[in-house]
Amino acid sequence: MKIYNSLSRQLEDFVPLNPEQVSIYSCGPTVYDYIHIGNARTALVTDIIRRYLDYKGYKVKLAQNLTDIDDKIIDRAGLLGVSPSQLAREYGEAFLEDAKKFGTEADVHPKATEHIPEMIALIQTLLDKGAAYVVEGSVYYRVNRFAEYGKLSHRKPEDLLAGARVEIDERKEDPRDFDMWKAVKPGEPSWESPWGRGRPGWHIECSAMAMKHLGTTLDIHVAGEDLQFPHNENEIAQSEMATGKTFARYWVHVAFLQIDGTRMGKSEKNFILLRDALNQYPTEVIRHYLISAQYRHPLDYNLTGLEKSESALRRLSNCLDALKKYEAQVEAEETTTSPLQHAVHTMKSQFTAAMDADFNTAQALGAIFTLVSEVNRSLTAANGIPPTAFAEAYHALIEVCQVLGVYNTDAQHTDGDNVEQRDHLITLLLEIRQDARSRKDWDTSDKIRDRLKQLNVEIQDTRDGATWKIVS
RNA sequence: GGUGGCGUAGCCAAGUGGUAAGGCCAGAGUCUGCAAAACUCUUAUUCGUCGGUUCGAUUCCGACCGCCACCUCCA
Repeated sequence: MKIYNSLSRQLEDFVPLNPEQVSIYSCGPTVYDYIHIGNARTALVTDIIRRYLDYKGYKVKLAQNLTDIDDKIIDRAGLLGVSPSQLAREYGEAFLEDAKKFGTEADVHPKATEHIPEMIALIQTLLDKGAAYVVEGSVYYRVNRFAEYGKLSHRKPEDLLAGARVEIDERKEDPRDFDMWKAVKPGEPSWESPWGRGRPGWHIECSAMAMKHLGTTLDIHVAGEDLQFPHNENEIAQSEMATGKTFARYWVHVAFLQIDGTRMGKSEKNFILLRDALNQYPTEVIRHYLISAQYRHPLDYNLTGLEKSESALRRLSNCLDALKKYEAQVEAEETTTSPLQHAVHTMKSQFTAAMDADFNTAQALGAIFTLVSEVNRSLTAANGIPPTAFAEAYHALIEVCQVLGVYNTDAQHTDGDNVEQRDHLITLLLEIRQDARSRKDWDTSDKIRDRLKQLNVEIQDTRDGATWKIVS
């Protein structure tokens, strides 16, 4: 299994530090607004890495943070006339709701404000090592003490200064130095520290929380490509200077989601909220769309793309619906090897090969749909294909679809107690319709079909009689 | 200015030094009372342009054109 590591700019074999448990850290959102679909792409890539590792038999611990104290939160709270902590709490909860609905929850969702002591300790360590200095109650990281600074973003010190559009803060020894602790300003939230009241800088929280929850060295660190510099670079500087150990072994950076060819970003104000998208399309459709391109390639977000995904997924679920009746078939004698069984094995190996190649979800989907075609062909022909082969295909497809999170197995029965009675009523209507059909009473037959369709029950007449399913 | 990336059919998107997965859309047909689903066939002699290396390049190298991103808070 290979992962593209931004650190080396190469595909590298993935070998976990501790084979018993793979650790993953994913940079989460600053909670001053609902998360947008771009944030969701990074969360989704993280989630699929986790699910795939799980599929491969690894135990995984995934931490995704919430930045709940930050300039933006303070500014937004001021505008809305609420306290920063209240604003952060509301959007933090909203983020967790969205993540749950989107299927991208982590094992731990640490919050910055709940890790102030860890951050202070880390800053103190860096001060003790001479890698930081205090100016008027703020603490800065001394970049030139870390010889490897720039190794992630592959920037040389002179490059960093040359085109820098950054305002020079005269109090810094070096323009590249960044704050780990910000001295309190009037009216802003603050915490007690050895250097006076203040609040943490952005970068220090990820270092402190990642190391607290995953240990000094973690396996995989995921973030949007915009965070590579300076955020991730600074995380490395802080953590490795403090511990003397590698902070993260594999750096995964997710390419940007675009709108009309340009980046979707909060500052561009062209973003689409995940929850709005989820109100328009099912989770699976959005997930399918976001993984229809490999994660290191930019992807343009638009409605026609989503409609394509919706159609593609309909093809997939039609196939699975047709296959479902074979679900319980157990393989008795595996003497016969039908072409379908061969196709199932091919799909599995192609799926694994694709995912092993830096999580190539687009290619993995190709393997899945190739099998879908083969299944449909077999279903149409149905000559001498053992039912167990269909069962195998069903289970194989369900399994890989769950790794990608593109098929909702609960879709057909979510309504709870009334489901059984509903099913009986539909069965009754189908019987009446069948009677009408045998009389060639097409008006009645079509009326039942049309009216049920209006109630989201779709009838299909097949060789073996009518089938029905709930559609949304 | 520095760094990185992208350009494959109408649209989206994989991919490989030996002659282009998959999805969507479209057209024709099969099945069907009709519909839906499914199946069959059709849709890139060609992978931005121009050179080079090679027996052979879309895939390697160079130049050029176009687009995007990072270097500043943003996943």
